[in-house]
Amino acid sequence: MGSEASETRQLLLDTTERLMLAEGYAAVGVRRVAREAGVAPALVLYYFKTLDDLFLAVLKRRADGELERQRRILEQNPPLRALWELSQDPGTALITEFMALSNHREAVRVAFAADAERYRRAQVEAIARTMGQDLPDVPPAALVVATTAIARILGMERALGITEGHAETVTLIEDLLKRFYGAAPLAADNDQG
Amino acid sequence: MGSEASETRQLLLDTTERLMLAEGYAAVGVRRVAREAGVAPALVLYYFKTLDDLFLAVLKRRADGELERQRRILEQNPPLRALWELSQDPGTALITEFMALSNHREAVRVAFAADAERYRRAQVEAIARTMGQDLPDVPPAALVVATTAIARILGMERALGITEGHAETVTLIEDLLKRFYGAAPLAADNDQG
DNA sequence: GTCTATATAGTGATAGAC
DNA sequence: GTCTATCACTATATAGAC
Repeated sequence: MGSEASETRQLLLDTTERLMLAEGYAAVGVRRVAREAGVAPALVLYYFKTLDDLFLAVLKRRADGELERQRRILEQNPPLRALWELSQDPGTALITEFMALSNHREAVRVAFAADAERYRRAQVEAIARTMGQDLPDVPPAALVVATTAIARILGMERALGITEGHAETVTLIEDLLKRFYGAAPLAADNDQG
Repeated sequence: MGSEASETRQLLLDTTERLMLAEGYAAVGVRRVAREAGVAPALVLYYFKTLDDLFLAVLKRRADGELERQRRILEQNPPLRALWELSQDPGTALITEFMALSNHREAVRVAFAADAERYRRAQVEAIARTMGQDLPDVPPAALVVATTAIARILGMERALGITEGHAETVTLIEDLLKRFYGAAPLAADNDQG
């Protein structure tokens, strides 16, 4: 079975990720991925013995890269604002897809939950470092969960065409953020989402 | 095609709903539903010409019943507390499933989005009626979106085994609710889900 | 209203040649 | 590392008998 750095392997992971974003996890299959990547179906199974292995590899590659990227952004920006903007990003759609997939594949569920908790711990640490003093009555963990929850639901609903109440909510949160940080935008970050 | 009240039709809808909750929407198929309901596959397609029709029928039946039930609960209880508890309910899992399904079936997406907006408008009205005066700086719509978003993310994550930061968040929200309403629990409601 | 039988196409996975 | 060929199975949907 090919090395982690294999070009074909990376191509298959790219293809799977793109397919999940464009058509959902249900569109991912041995034959479909092979066709889109321009290889034979059996080659997909050479690199990933089962579909579970394929999904887990996509998850792992993303998680490693994104955790690092997130840490960097949280360090270089007002972290609550960064959290708010990052969690609304449509790029978060892949997370939504893995969340749904987790209901159907136990192996994915376990890995995804572990990653989500790593993620959140990093976020809470970043908030605790910089805001522990500003809001003595609100635990950093609650601030992180509340902020990311609202942002993610907004992002998910927007993708489905649901917008009722969104404008009022965005205004409310943005006003709160301005009260803390002023109106400064995020520092540039040219990675894809 | 059978009448809406047909016993077999209701059985097929029950079976589909149960299947979606237990194994996710991907487990729903003509054969699978037929097997679980104890009928021939072709009979499922007699009642629901396509899988889309089946999903839409499940959605419609739920939406009609739940909207009424929700209106009743919001009238008989402190509405913000009712919203908080209803939205955390594991019964909300079916909503999550339809949210994921909406990414893959356009017809479902359209119907689901329309229902979600009806739902939210009813919630906003209930909050506006009873809390418009208490929080002059927070629009009722923002209060509804924020409360339900946090509750729903907590419910979804709990189902996946993610709990980091949950305790702090629950404590924070419950404290806020107590500040408004005192510690009264919800009035009993013996419907399922 | 319910069934059997079938059409057509897709699925994950394996064996083995090159 | 990549392929062809194949196994055993599933999918949605239709036709038509009872």
